[in-house]
Amino acid sequence: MALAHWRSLSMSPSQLSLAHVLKSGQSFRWTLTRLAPPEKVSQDIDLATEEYSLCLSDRLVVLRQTATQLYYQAIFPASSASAAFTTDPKLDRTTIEWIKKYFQLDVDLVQLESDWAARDQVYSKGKQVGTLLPGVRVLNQDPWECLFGFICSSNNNIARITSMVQSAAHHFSPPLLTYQPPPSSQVTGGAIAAAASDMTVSANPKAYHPFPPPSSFTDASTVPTLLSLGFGYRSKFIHQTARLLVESHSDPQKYLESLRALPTDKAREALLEFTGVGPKVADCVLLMSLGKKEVVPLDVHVVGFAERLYGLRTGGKGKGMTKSVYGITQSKLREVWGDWAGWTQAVLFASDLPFLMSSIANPTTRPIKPVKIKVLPKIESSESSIITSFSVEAKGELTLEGVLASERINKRETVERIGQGESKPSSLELEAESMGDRIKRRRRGEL
DNA sequence: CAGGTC
DNA sequence: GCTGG
Repeated sequence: MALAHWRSLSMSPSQLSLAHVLKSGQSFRWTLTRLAPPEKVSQDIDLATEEYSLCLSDRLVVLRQTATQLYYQAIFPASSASAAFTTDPKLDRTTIEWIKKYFQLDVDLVQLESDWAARDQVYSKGKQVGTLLPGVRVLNQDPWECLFGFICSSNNNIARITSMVQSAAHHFSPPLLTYQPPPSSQVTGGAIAAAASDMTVSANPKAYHPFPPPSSFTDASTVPTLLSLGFGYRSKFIHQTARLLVESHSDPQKYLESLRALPTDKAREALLEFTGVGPKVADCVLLMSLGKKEVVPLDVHVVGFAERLYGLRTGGKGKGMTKSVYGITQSKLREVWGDWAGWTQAVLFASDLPFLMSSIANPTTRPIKPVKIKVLPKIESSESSIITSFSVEAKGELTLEGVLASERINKRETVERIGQGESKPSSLELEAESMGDRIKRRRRGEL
């Protein structure tokens, strides 16, 4: 078993935060291990508190992150002739190249965020108030994995999607290797600490499985197996999608990759041919595995933003959300956010996840004085008509008051048109909400 | 109720 | 409407 062949890349957490992006519901495949505190901190890597690992077809990619560095190493099966740990410079180079592509490190996220803040008041407000997570970028995933994951995502939550995808890999693909993150203290020396297999001090080395190809799901036994694994009605979707892929294309994965070269609309059409793939799932695949950076998938969270933060009428989640409203809402958001709107969406989406927000939202040390923002009422379904007054105010002075004033205007118009009902504010809004409003809601029994 | 779809 | 974190 390999050990201690870390290399590192200079990396600011504002450009890439593993802790944020790998838990934000883009990829469902990463394994997270919390590291025990080292006995003594003798080098930078000892400061890392978590390790992340992903099993590729031939190796396990292992990552750790500190305030200044991204540490990486590849672990190969012991049977591989090229040694159990990678000293082979050629193999090492392929790992760093994979990392650069997967995390799209050629894209300057900090620059993008500065652009978004300059063009979108809602975004700049969130940046000022401190409710937007840093280091959230769009991953460039394997299209088949991405397609599989998001077929599983319908009417489902991130935790269960993750467990489903993991169990699929475990039951449909043989293990590549077993591995257990060594304690930091063992890592620091760079020595081999696990020479013998009788070193049973460690309890459970974990088996890592590559993600199974489409052909693994074409057998008739697939559906009952997936059902037994808890895939529910998605079992049939997976099987049918895999069959269509395998029957229509000699190299299914290469076919999916080829969609990258098509215009966005054509690529979306192709994806919609698969069972279990609707507009939302197709858009996720386009954005997160086919390089369509401008695509904004509209899920319940983003629909919530569109309504409450941007005053767009969408007709609510799922039901009532007609195809044309989906498209209009998308184009409006793309108008506000620009050519990288899909990336903007990723930041807002991640920042709205409660289990991630807790990592930066510390109620005792509020970044600014709480200000009053009223929450837009819930919008009842009704046909067509996006709020016409929707627009981004001209640049100029970008004071917080100005931002809030314009939001109040939006709110009033929405109330007049649509009437009563109230939606739960997201954590984004809660941060900038007055204590008074918070108490009011609590009295109503909502929190 | 959850990153919707048939 | 599947189903479990």
